[in-house]
Amino acid sequence: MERRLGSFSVLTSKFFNRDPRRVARSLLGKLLVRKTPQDTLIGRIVETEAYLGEGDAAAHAVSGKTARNFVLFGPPGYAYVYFIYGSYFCLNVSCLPDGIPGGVLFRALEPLTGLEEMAAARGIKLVEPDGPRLQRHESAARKQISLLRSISSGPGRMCEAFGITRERDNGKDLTSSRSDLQLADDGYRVARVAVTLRVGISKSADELLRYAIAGNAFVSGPKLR
DNA sequence: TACATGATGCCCT
DNA sequence: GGGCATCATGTAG
Repeated sequence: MERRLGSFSVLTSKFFNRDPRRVARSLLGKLLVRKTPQDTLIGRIVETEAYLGEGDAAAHAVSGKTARNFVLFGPPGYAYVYFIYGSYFCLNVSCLPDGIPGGVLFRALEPLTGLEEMAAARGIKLVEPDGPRLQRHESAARKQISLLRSISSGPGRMCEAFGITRERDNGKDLTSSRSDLQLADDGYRVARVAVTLRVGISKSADELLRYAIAGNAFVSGPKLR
């Protein structure tokens, strides 16, 4: 089940020093990498949302810098992690130059490596971790795909799978080769991008700022075309 | 499959 | 004290 990946390069700060809309779209197909003592967890980014500064009422940055959101106002390429609904964390990356707020929310990943550790972090028991017999059992294969999808399809779910918390990761430089949480490019090309309304917001809800890899099974929520 | 609902804790007014 | 960039679970169709 685990896939072998070719070499990849860590995204630079320059990549994030742009409008969040362009960063959100460009991040599709890139990799989120977490180094743990046991393993390296890798997921492909399949769904993102852009959050702007002034004028975006849904953005945490809208009413100015606070103790919670200060990372969004800092230099590009840093992790903004916040706690939501009493239970979940959400991961963003800061965009635009130091002093100008903006960011991209990561909404879903396609898990590639470290499946066992990610599933365990989510309290999910995979049917056949290595799956050599999967092809012979249709129902087991379907169940496995459904379980894999539930690992990191959603902003709260993917943070739980990657062990991302505010205490551990907020303010971390995601562009540093020394970081245990990085964003990387392995050369993967996205065929088609779907642009839709953002999920779960009530203000500025009519903006098309959600980006997803069209047809990808690991995108959160109802299926897109 | 689709939708409604409750849980839960922190931030900011 | 209100509201929240969510999720799991339940019920109905």
